[in-house]
Amino acid sequence: MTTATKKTERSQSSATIYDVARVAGVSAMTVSRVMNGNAHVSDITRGKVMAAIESLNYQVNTAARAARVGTLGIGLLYSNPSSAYLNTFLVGAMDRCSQTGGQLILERCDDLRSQRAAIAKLIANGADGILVPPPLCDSKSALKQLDQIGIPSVAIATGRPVPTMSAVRIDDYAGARDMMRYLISLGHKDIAFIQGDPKHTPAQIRYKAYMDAMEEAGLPVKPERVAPGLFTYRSGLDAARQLLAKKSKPTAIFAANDDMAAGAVAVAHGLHLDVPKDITICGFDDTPVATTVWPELTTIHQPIEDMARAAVDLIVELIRNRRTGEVGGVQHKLLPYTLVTRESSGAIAS
Amino acid sequence: MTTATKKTERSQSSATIYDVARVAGVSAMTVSRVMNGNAHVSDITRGKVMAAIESLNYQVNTAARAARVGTLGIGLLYSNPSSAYLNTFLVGAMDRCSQTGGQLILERCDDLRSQRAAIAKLIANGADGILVPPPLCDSKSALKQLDQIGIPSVAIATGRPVPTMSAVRIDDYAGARDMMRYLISLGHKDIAFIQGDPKHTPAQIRYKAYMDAMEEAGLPVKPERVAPGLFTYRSGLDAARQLLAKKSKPTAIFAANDDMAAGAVAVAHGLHLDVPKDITICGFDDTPVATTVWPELTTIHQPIEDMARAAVDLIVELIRNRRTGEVGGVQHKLLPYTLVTRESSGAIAS
DNA sequence: CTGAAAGCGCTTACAG
DNA sequence: CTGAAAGCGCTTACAG
Repeated sequence: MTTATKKTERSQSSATIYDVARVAGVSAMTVSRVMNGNAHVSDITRGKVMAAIESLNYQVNTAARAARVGTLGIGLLYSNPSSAYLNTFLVGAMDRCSQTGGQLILERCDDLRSQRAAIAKLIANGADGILVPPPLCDSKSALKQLDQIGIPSVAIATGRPVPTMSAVRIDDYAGARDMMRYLISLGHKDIAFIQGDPKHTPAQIRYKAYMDAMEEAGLPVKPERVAPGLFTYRSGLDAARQLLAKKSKPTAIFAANDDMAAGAVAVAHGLHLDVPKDITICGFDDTPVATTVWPELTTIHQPIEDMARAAVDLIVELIRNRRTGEVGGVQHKLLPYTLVTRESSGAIAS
Repeated sequence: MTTATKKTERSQSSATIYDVARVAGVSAMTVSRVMNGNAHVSDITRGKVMAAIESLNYQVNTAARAARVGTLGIGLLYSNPSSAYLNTFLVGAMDRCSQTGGQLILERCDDLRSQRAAIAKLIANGADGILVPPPLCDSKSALKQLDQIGIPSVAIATGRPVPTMSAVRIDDYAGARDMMRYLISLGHKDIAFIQGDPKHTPAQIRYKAYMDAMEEAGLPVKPERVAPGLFTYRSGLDAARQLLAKKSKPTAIFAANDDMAAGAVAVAHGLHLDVPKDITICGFDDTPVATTVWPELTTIHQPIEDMARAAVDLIVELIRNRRTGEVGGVQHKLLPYTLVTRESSGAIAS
């Protein structure tokens, strides 16, 4: 068994670049060029190499490549996001890393003061590029520092991408607007909103979408129907208490994220309100809490895992371009979201 | 800047094995032997090499090593643990991986039927060893499969480690017992318990500690003071409703984990009970939820990040030993836990 | 107990 | 546009 297992260990493909070269009838160098998307290869040669790669099911040995060009260090500067978010993000990021040969390097940085130190530490630990998930992607000082240092970086899930930095995100405005249109289609007219942390750009944008959608439908927004929040469960609790304190209650609450929506559900239950019969409550993001609470939340699914994969691919490309001296242009990727309807929303009782 | 940064990138140490060899006055081979803990090196030579390593601040180039011996693939077979748990675990595991050159490979496996397939996939994807966090570490069939395949594995946070597999854990019994002694020292005599998922060994052990501690203190345990749970928030909600339904209420509830304790706090608040004035509620694990709810939970801190680091070190050692043909013995590491007192517990009103 | 040589699979100058 | 040669930093047989 000991020897038998050995064979299987390195995946299916144990073909090397030389095998590909032989099959394609070219040199290993040329195969390397094709693998790395080098432009100076004729189409006909490229075709032969591609065919050989496919037939041999060749995959680069990332370890050997790393030995030559250095490890591809991918820094992740995280800062107290919800653990579910980071978690999902990591699963997606690691998945791509193990294929591209990237080494993820984590660094936590809670307050603004430690930002500079955290970035420096990441670089000292071998990061060749930095991934910036929320909420740091909205920190002007963080972006400025990254820009000054001149290290490739990718912002993730920022509501308002800047032209100087690559970003991967969803269309928060369209997502929140779709949720509102859905609620309105259910017959809701008196819809309350729980805002997210005002420092986060998606919070601002989701709020604007709420306001615009109300106006679009010709629905008035009473100031007392909007409660501030901070994206936390606790703030959702507080906001919902405020929204549901008076006699006249909204028929639906749209919270700017799931954690706050979960808090709102808890408050509703505390007031013996049935969800969704007495009140509809919706969230945003589709994090695990959305399916943990009861009833499960209607929400907008944000494809965090895919966003992480896309971000890794992007940063790898930027790092490679930088090493080869190519002008790696800034890229903005917009991934699709989905409206997920579950049990927490219902048509208004007429 | 472009060139200046290059220098800093690869951390401080850019010394190679040859630099060390030169300084120590030996061959690179000997340095390699020392680095890998090979026994056939004289103490005096080893000393010279060690000194050179230290003075040059040498660190092996894991990429170069991987090019020679193959990547160190570390599989992580996870199965729907709380996202906070996985998250913390990943942070610790990745930290060690980036230093030891390990490549973490994730694979999710929810039901027992897919276990065999998940393990096979992990191996096909290059895993040379497998980390088994809860609850899979308590699955007999999983352990049996791993044993049959003969791949190095480490169980994490199992309550009852088996002699054939390495494990990293805390002393669940002592932790739960300490919590009970603490509650009793506060004057509580009528202490209820919310059990964890009976399939998880730590749940069984924490329950036993509760029973033993009650007996040790000469306190009677009424059957209605013990409610079943599944380690989830929802099950904590149900269990607490059951425990607090009657007139005669316990003065303290000890839940077998934080999620259930959080649920119990929500129920207490729903019944207008003040925590901890009217009732003390404690958890176990010290996951993020413990400091998310209000009041923050008194709990037993389980050092998940350190346990992950220890598990990575252990599996790396096992994989290395296996490759060199050494008999890598099974190791069981016990890490220290801590009783963390916060606002959810208080002395009984007399 | 210690070392000289070869090689891991890939990529980087250097030619043509 | 394409290739022969050298080398990334380390470790594996093979000698002594």
